[in-house]
Amino acid sequence: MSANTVRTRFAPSPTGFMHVGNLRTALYAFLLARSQHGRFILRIEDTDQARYVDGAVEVIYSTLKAAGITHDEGPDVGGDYGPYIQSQRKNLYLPYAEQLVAKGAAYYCFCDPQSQSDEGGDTDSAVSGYDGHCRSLSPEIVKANLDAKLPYVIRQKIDKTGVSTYRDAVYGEITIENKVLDDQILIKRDGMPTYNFANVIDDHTMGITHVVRGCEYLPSTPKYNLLYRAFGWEIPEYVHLPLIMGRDTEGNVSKLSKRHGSVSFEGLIADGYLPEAVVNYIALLGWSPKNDRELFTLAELEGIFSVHGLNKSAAVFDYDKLTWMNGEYLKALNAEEFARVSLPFAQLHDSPLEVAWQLIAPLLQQRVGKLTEIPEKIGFLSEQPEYSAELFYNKKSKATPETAKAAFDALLPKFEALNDWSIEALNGIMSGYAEALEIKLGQVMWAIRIGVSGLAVTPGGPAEIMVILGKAESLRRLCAASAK
RNA sequence: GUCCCUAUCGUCUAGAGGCCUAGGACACCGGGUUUUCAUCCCGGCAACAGGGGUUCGAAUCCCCUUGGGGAUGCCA
Repeated sequence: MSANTVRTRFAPSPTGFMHVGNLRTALYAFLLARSQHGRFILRIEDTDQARYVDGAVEVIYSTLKAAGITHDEGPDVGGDYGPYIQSQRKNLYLPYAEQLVAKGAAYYCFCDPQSQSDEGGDTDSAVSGYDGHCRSLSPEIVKANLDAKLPYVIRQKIDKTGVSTYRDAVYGEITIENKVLDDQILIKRDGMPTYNFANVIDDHTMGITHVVRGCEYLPSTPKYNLLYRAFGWEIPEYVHLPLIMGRDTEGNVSKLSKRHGSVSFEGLIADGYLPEAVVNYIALLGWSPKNDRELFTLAELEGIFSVHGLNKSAAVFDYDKLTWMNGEYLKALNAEEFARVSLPFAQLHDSPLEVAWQLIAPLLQQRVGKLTEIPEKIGFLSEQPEYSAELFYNKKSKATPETAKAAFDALLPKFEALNDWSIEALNGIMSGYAEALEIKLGQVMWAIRIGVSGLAVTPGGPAEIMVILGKAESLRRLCAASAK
């Protein structure tokens, strides 16, 4: 491997579900690595044992797999920088923290966690948050406390004078006053590293060159840099990403969360979105190829992705646009694929319609934005809804309840006499009638379609619907319609 | 409270000082094609947050205001 190979990582914590914001972070980190012919690493951040969720790591694997985001190194595929699960690296961190203590860049803190929780709020003290009580404990006291096995944490010792400046690939130069930097905890009371500390150690020891993460880390990045510097390590490139927002019913925007709708990848799939569509959509939430194209395969994105297309401002997640894009993906499927992916959403169970799915699915393919729309679109096939005779009016085809009645009376006997119950034959009867009377075919079809469905908008035309319903049911519905 | 970030149609965005009368997409509205409705095609609506600078010239650069978001955990 050459020294300048780009190495990015995705470091999720196993919470049991994958937020689309996290997935997008993974996608961009992956895309950045691929576009630079670098390597993409998966690392599991499970330093909080209290949050352990059974099977959560599997959710991460399955989501990445479904999204097509493949990692070159990780817990399941191995690599030269393992282990790739933080809990398995547990013993690695403390020595690094002790090294920092020896260098004077960190210190032991024996303060009670409760007493620290609500202090420092309104003070003008240079120290925000922690009051710095243990910052300058004498070595003797520290040693005595340690020998007495007093519980402790290790805190980062930050010089509160001056400012820190660093460069971000997206946001440019960021300057923060050091006095607002907190003496953050590096090693927790349970001996585990905090996320912030483990991150620095792991990113360095894993040779990560570009840290891709959400921009909520923008203000705390100087603390990371101070750590890198204390160790004498090279600071990685930072690529902070704009947040994804959601809009609630009152119209307010905030970080995209459950109250805005499905926000996990699994949730969106359950809502009837295709993985490819979700990936395509989120790729464009905060990144632009700088032209008018919107539909991209993942492979195409790997070729054209660039940090220059990354946006700075937060983006609102728009379910309508996702639905449109999903419809485009649905239409692009071949007929068999569409029939296969749509069937589980049809909620047919043991309905006789299940065997007719190959007939029904093609009628749906051009009309569905997300797969969960299907049950409502085909409900009329199982049970005809109540409808009013008003429906027989159609301005464009000059259809009225009267023209409908006339059509029913003329066509019912012909349908009844028909043995070849096919789309062609049924259409032939309808067009023959329209020609004989020199009326618009649409006028006839409108009447029959309404009569047989009870709906103004349906998948398929009258002939298609009648074939799916079968002769007996079709005639029954038309008779009822004729009586309206 | 303090700090950080941000600001182009309702939404996602293009725009790197003159190509901008600001482009595309979603949504919405209208028209057309089609063996109905839908699909599809065509068209329309709709934005540079406000105020100061800099410049011959600003959506683009600077400052202020306002709005929005985020951070301030022994969570990640």
